[in-house]
Amino acid sequence: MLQITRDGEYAVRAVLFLASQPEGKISLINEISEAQEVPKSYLSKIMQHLTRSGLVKSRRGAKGGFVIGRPADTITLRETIEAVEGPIFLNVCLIKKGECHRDVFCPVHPVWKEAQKRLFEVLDSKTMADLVKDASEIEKSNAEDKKHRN
Amino acid sequence: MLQITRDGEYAVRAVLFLASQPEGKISLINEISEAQEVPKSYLSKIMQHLTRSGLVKSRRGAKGGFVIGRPADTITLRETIEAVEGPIFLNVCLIKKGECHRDVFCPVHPVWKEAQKRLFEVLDSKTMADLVKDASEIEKSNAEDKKHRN
DNA sequence: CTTAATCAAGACTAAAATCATCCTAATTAT
DNA sequence: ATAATTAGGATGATTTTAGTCTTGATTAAG
Repeated sequence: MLQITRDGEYAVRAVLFLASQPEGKISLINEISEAQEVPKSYLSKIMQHLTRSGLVKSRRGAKGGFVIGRPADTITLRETIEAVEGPIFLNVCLIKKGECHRDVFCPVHPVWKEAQKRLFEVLDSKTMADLVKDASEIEKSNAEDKKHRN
Repeated sequence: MLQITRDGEYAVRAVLFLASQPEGKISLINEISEAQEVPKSYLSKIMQHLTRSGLVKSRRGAKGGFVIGRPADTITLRETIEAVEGPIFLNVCLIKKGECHRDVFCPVHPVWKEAQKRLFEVLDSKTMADLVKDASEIEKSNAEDKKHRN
């Protein structure tokens, strides 16, 4: 349907949450679930994928939980989404050469290629660090607005 | 899954086929189906959608069939896809204001907005007339290559 | 060494979407 | 009349989506 799934959306929320925590702070599934409004048991599955991909690190047992797996400025939006959804291809003809035999003469193929490139430019250029910063600026701006409304 | 469906792909093939026919030429489901490698009965459903949206015109009965509904240079790739798939939204938060209540503070929301804008720039800029022209150039170039290989 | 806290892994499920097929009805030219 | 076509709707198999639940493994602390 040309739309990211809940998996992708929730993964972004979770990684973003971890990226915004103070260094060394361990977060529990419960915390992340409540703060980011993601069903707990569903989030649990998503965290497993993120852990296996290395984007987050987990520790089991008492005092266990999750921390971000790499510096937030090395994790892009695209990488986070693809960690749980698998690689993005806007059309099957982009999966690999020969996946669609029409690609050699199909005039639409290059358009999909370009569209995907443009999409990736956006998703690759935003890191989790950028987004944390953006969030704090939005918050500041919202607070300003509120003050002015009084 | 962030991928267009077969519906979208097949709709583009069908409209492109009609756009490449000589003026006034009426095409049958069978012709389109064979030329574009789309299952006939499936294509039939897709043609119904395209007809209702006005992108193609149909005539029933003997000597009936399909013709393109508007000048090919007024039909974009995006319009063709949306005619059968419905409007494209890369994430639910883009459907409409308030669809996701987090949009007011979510730092990812503006990124999706930008990503979708860039995607639309590509899909809006290619008309069926452009694609017909591109196809003929690809064909010419392929013929050249073949000649040189001999 | 027991226990409580936590994540890991996989089974399970309901609902929807995807990708079709098939049959009957309506329409049109000859 | 009849043959040729599209229109519309019912049906269906398979996959994906969006979750839930149960059991097992690991860890810290008393």
